[in-house]
Amino acid sequence: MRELYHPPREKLDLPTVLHALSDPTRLSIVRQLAQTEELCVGSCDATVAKSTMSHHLKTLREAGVTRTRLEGTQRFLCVRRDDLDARFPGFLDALLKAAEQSDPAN
Amino acid sequence: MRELYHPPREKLDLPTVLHALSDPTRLSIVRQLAQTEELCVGSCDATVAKSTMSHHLKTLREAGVTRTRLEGTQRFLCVRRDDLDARFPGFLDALLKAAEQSDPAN
DNA sequence: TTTATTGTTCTACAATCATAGAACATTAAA
DNA sequence: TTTAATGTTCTATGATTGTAGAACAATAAA
Repeated sequence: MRELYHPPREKLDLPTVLHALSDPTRLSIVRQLAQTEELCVGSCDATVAKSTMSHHLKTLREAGVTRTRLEGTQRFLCVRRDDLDARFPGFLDALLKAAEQSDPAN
Repeated sequence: MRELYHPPREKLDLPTVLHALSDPTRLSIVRQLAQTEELCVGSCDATVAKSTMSHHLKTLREAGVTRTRLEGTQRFLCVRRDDLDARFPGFLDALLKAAEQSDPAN
């Protein structure tokens, strides 16, 4: 794989983003990413198989929630804060706060 | 049907709420409800069959997003603003704003 | 009491989804 | 060049989902 598809900011679709975030595993990943600048795929904490993780990361990326950067054999992830804030102002922060209040552990 | 189930405030679950809102038809219904105090089921604007509408309304109600009140043969819906704001502060407003900016028409 | 209104439930179905094992691709290290 | 590390893609499977027609339930109106 040479290039990874990332939808442009203007194409971010709210229902698609909501669906991507509605899975507990994916929501947890996004919360982890939100706490750091970048995270290696292998460093994401989740109790699923590698192939399942890969599927979730693809869902998040194609929804425009995350960005994946290739570096050697590793892939680094981050939340597309700027794009999400531009397209859906205040939404990401409210979501993270809601997740925090809802489940402080994760 | 005598009584309708509504999950208590403390049981509202973020992924479940996000999933309920991730369907375009349901998101549209919530936006309509947010613009008024209450809405009769039959007054909800959507291009789906009655049985499909009923299914969506059940999904929203069981996720804790809406409340349904029985009155004669009609059912009146409203968004559970207080409960949602208490459980997920700022989330509903951010969502509605995001939906508005994303799709001003609906 | 019969009829109309409102909306749900039942049933069915095609589509999507989360899951994971196995094989594979790519790059780095030995 | 071989081996190890990282993660994706392929394939399969059981579960959930959105859809709608048909039958039904409950209330109101004639």
